[in-house]
Amino acid sequence: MAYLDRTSETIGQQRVTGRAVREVAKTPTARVQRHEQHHVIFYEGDQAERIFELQDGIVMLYKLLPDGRRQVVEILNRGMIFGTAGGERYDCSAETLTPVRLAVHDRREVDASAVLQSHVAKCLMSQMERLHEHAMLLGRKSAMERVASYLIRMVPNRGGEGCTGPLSETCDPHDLVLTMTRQEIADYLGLTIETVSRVISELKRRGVIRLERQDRIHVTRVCGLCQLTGIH
Amino acid sequence: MAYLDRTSETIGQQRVTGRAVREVAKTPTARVQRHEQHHVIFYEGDQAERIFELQDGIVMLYKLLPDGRRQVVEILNRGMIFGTAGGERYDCSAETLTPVRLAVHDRREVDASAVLQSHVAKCLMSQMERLHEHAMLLGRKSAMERVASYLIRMVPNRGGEGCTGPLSETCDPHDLVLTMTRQEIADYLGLTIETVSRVISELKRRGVIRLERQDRIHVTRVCGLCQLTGIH
DNA sequence: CGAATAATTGAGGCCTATCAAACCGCGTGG
DNA sequence: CCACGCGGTTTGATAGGCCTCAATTATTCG
Repeated sequence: MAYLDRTSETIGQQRVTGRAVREVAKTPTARVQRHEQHHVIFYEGDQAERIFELQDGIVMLYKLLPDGRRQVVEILNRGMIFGTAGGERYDCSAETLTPVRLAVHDRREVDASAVLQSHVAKCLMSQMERLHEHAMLLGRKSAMERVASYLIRMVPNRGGEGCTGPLSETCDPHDLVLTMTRQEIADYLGLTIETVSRVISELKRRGVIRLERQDRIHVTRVCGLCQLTGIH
Repeated sequence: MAYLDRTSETIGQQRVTGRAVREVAKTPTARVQRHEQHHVIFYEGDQAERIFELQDGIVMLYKLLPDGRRQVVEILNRGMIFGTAGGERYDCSAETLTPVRLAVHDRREVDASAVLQSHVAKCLMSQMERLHEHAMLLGRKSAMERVASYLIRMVPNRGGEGCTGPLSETCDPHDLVLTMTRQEIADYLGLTIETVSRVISELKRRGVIRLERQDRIHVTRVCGLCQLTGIH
């Protein structure tokens, strides 16, 4: 998976991977922001003046079409970077899915600091892999495979290449909590809310999962779920 | 669009955007590679030891599922970076669509060089925007919108936000050459080869395009095409 | 406890995939 | 020169998966 070996170093701490870099950034002490759940951090089209590092919580990035269709393009968790922009403006909106804590950097500050740029590069490489994986999901997977892939991602040590299949010990049942509504999941997976719901019901019917509550899922057969993702 | 303001600086030239960075990379003179059309530069799963910058030509990155389904995740052109990896191995394969010239860097070389990292970060930010755009295409657009979006990308100054619509002067007819086969286009757009073909035929029928040859398209009505992309 | 919101379920239709066949351009060789 | 074969493309018929619209049920919260 994408976020395996990213050490959870924060920008503020100024740790550097690889060879030491003599140049030290001027004002590396990032401002810290906190936001409640369902708070929009910035909108698509806003002037891209800041770059954010997610210290805690979950953030989603999404894009809209003029007619209202929405695509959630990234789900970010601890340690990931967002607010990077190729041009002048943000290409997507950023909204919190949980309460979050952010490290905020001015864009110019990042441009000027080799340490920050290095850190950003590292993070972006990992995030790019997740985007590739997600392109595969959106372009080539069935609804069942998409939902299974989505769920398995929340089971630690599962869903990746290293997933050794049924022989592994990690096939135990597992509980997980959904931080996204059906609508948000649908917009992430390129499906409709109804299809997501139907697939979840089908998974229940097959005995792969059990719903404790709408947002609490007990995965009875982790391996069964894994085999539905299309990657085995 | 993603690749508007990327200056076409190459890594080897050692130019730095933003504030000057005192630290100079040790061996910034990249090795140069050339490859023919349809040559695989690396495979998904290979040890990720090198990072590439595309100096000339076109490269595609793709992922495969065990059952053979393929998703082309990126189409790269001049100035773009690939071969970046979050982990030990490449998450996708890289194949040339035309003859190409590459600047090749050892991964450790990049890790050690602030200048290179900075350059990589810049490029990745732009490429990430393209991936977001593509996620929208794959998740939310119809076949017609996908093909129209694909074609309009090859018309300079079109398809982006700044596309001012029919009032603009740039509505002239335009010729373009496809570097991808129908199969590659289909795998990029998350469609089948038949659907791509049918949509192209439909565009012919509507008088939006004309096929000079299978890989040469004359866009009769650029604005008409633009309006079919879903972004207007 | 009841209203508002979110999720599920059902019926039907559309869009795209699938399977199959025809077509086209092009190089080869009789 | 033209038949031939080959790979890629187009077109057709059909089926199926997911979307749409609508109604019902569950959940949340005042």
